[in-house]
Amino acid sequence: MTSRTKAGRSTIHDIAADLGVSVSTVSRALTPGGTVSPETRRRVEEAAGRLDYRANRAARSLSTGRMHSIGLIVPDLRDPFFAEVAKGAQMRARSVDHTVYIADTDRSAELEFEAIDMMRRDVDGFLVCAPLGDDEALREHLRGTAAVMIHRELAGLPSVTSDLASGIAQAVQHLHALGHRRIAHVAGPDSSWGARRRRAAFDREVSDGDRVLLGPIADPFEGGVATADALLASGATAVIAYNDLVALGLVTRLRARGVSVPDGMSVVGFDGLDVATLATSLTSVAVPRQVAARSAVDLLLRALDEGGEPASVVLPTQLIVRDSTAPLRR
Amino acid sequence: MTSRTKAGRSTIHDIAADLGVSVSTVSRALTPGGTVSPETRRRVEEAAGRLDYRANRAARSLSTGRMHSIGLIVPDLRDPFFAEVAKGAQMRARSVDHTVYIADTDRSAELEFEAIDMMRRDVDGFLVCAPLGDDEALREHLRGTAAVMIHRELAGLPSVTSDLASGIAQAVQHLHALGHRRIAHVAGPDSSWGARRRRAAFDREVSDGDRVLLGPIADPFEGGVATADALLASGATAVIAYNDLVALGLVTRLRARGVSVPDGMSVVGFDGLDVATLATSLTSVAVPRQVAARSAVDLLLRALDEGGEPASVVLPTQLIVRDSTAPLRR
DNA sequence: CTGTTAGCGCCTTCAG
DNA sequence: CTGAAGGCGCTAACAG
Repeated sequence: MTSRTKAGRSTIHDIAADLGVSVSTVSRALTPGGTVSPETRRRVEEAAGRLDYRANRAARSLSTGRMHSIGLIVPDLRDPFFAEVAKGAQMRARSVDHTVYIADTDRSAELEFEAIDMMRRDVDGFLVCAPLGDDEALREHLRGTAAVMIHRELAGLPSVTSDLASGIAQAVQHLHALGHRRIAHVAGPDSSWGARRRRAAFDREVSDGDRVLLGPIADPFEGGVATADALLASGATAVIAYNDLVALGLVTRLRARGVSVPDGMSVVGFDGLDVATLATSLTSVAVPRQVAARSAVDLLLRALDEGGEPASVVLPTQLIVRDSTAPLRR
Repeated sequence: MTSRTKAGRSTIHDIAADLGVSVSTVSRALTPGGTVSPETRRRVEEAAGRLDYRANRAARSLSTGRMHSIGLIVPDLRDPFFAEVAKGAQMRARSVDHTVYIADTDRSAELEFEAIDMMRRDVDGFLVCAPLGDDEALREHLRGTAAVMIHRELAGLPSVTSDLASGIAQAVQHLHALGHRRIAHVAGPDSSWGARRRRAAFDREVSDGDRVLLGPIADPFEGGVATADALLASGATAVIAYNDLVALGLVTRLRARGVSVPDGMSVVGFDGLDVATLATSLTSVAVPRQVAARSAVDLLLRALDEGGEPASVVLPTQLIVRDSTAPLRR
């Protein structure tokens, strides 16, 4: 039997033997705060490199209790919004030697809870993207585990959100500046935290007489398609959609009806997805995703290390003006 | 000190104590092939449920050497193609009690290798989505670790690919049936395995005189936009794009030039992405993604368990006819 | 500053 | 069929 495990990987024992020191010395030399002589550390590092040593996470976790990994709960990876969150979280985590377990819950609150229960033991904490689902149940399943909410607030838990109210305000001001008065909003599902926030902001920014409220829709793109006719009938000259997919649905149906965008109708999306610029150059409110995910990772790790108060972060949103909005023609 | 670890989780010791049996009995009862009396197993399972027991993966891994997790290498999670692969892999893995570590390599071959080296020790094997990158280097970094390639063949390794040649053939036949003769192909990067395959199939399916080859392009959407004018100048009446994003770029520029799609130009995409149907109802060759990922997971686990010969799978592709292709007008 | 000694939670011989 | 014992690779007191 050789002194190496399968896959040709060596352990601290190999390094210790190679150098004629004890394994604990090696362990300390390899630990950031370890108290060893500079010379020893140098030799250990040299040997580690030479022997292609790589720490066994399982062993480390077992002994320290820290798994060096975090769980990411997302409703649907196919949605570019969440794909970017996943990308950001994963990259940031890797840069600080953590891995992320992604659980795609397929837009089911059931699976969401199940995934949390399943992974709880194998991660140090959670990043939760769960726009839907009941507050109480969610809090209950998260009890006893560190967690930070992304794009949703949940009392008592740290969160990273974006300034949706400002985003809506920017959109409304943009439309007002273009001369539009009667403005519609196609609302997202009431069960969504973000949809409620956008809608509330819209109610605040547009005065009663000018305000047209449509929706709520369920499926984004098809919901947009299905709402376009009501939009035309409403007399609004501009619309702010719940998100970019809804906006694309609206644009598709409007054009099919022979209504030009932006000349016949100004359309503002929300999220700032790349796909929204692909075939349709959509004016949209950009919502940070990778940055949000990175911040969430940092927040979580800080909470784990220092155990401070749950801090929350609100990231700015930014209106991106493209070709789907134009001055009101009279 | 209580008998439970943090996060309120119990161990097999708790179950053993609760039942007055030994930990090894509990361990066996909880192991599929374990040899215990049916009665004992029943009691153990009851207690496990009652005490909310959940096995500690780190401990299990340390003792068995199996990590119960697999690494997924993808170039970019933002690309809906890979997001779906990730989703499929993750869901299938979870259903067989495995987790997947996703490494987004940000389209860098460097990061690809780095990620493999980094994770090698913490996973049982890899699922590799690496269309780019050198064969030899990739094989070298994968040496000694189980791996299955997705959407790329690499001699000596099992793979899950799709029948790109058939997809191209279907597209060409469709266009021929519509009366088109002069057909163009906008090729993807030569460094991409899939791009080379599509192009070779195109060369085979379209006779020399009728064939127009454009590209290769680098950035998909912008590449499509940039190639549209050459397409028009080529005299082709139909085009098969490297992928859907390229097709969308083409359509965007064509329309800007005042050329109607499909009346002035028939456009076929490749991949069958949802985004392609959003604003543009694009005819496209659907390439399986979630299914491919699921198969890859199965292949990997089977190889790990049985260590058989590296089997490979080729999944079918299917032309989806929508509104971007029409009969040739003469 | 370094070596020795105990585990972390689980699986796996080996006896009984 | 079940219990006792040892070890997976690493970290964390505790002595020296």
